[in-house]
Amino acid sequence: MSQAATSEPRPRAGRTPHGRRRVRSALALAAMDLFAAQGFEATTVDQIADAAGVGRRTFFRYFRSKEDVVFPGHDEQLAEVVELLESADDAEQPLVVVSRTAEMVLDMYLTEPEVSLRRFALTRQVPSLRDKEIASIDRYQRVFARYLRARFAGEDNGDLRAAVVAAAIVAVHNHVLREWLKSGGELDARAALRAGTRLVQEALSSTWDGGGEEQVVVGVVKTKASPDAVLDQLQNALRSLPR
Amino acid sequence: MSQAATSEPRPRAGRTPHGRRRVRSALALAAMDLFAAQGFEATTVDQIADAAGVGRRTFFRYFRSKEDVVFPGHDEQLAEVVELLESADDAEQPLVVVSRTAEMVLDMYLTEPEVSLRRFALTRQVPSLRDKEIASIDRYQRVFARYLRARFAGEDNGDLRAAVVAAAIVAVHNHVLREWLKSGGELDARAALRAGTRLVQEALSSTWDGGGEEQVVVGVVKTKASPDAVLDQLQNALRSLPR
DNA sequence: CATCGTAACGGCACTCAGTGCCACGAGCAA
DNA sequence: TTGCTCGTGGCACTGAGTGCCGTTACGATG
Repeated sequence: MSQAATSEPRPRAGRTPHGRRRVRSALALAAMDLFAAQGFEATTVDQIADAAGVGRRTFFRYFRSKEDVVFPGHDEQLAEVVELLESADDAEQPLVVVSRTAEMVLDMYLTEPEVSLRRFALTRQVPSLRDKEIASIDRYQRVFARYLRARFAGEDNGDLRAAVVAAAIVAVHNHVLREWLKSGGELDARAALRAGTRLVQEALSSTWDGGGEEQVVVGVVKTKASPDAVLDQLQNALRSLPR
Repeated sequence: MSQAATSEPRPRAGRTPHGRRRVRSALALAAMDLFAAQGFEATTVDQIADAAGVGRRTFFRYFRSKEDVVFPGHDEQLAEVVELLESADDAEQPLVVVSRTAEMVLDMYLTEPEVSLRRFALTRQVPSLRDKEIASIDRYQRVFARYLRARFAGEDNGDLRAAVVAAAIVAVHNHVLREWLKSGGELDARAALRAGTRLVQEALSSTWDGGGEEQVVVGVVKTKASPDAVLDQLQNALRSLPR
């Protein structure tokens, strides 16, 4: 945390990769401590740099902005997601692939509960941080949508469906994550996410979905109509399908 | 646009409501012109204030920040949405109410095509503005989700469903809006939105939805199975429903 | 029409985020 | 040991956003 050097002209760390990691972590830790103690806006970059034992200018060499300290490595995680989607097998159903990717994103939060919980406490009460987090979530959603758009290409309303499915999966992820954070990390988030994505898959796997091999039909019916009328209509729909 | 007063000690507008509107609109216009001409970051608040013929300090009396000039009256529109949802008749289906509200939001963009298109051109290339817009959209989504949560209260996974439905409707809205903007305002956005929300309603009105009066059943079936097997299963499902 | 009170205005000074620049010196290679 | 490299610290600068205050236009009152 704080180093003992008071009269020393300051030890130059950060030359070796190990040193750089140490400086980065010292800055992040000092920042989160100060944010928690006196609030985000009330904390200046000078205070963070001083607490970490480096110059103010160095802070901006490790983090693009004061807000970036709260979201370390978000870009790398997004790149991981992109890679995972690009390397996915096209034989798998698109919704399954996206759901699995969402699980991976959730895992990123779950592997460091203390960090996630501290960040949550901050983002909840600092509007600018909340906005930044939302923007970052939206980037994931865009990546999902792009992947789905490619998979749904040619379908009726394929682009629209891609946008809706991406939004739905992300909504499930966010909902589960929020519940997990509110529970203080106690909830079995992985199971909850899997259950949620399954619900979405069941609801949104409408129109054909398997790329020719398997086709799917969804009938939505108000039960005010007699079951027999329903069956008649469905029968017609099924008979009119190719094969 | 620019006023002739060079030696005058500056005419004091803004005392009357009409004057205030004039100043506000002059600032917004000058800002958008400058943003379009030389970019957002390259434009300083001083330049905007000068171009509008007011002092720099006055700019911040009309707009909280430089970014706020691009999104005028977003707070009021959100308040309108809240009001519309609160005054909705509970006899109507929740998804219908939310879909109609989304139409109202879309109309807000459609009534001023030039403004929307200019804003779109800006938000597309300025990251900070894009983030701000996303955050604002998220606020609508939160309002939708809150309403739906209340309507779905008591249902299994009601909160989750509320989040998913809100996300889906907002996704449809955004998709249609984006297409409309990309088309330069030519697309029949209202019809497209209505068609899209109908699709979402059909897909996500699963589990009971009418509060007891009407029940809905959704069957999702792979057509690899023979149509007859499908019908058998559906028949069983329908027969087992109450009534 | 004259006067008064209000409040928006312009301007100044200040804080702080973020950036360009440069001299310094620690660490590494030859 | 010597020289090169590059992260570092410090300085100076721009620009956003805010607090403060004297000024003054405009509406209200008599």
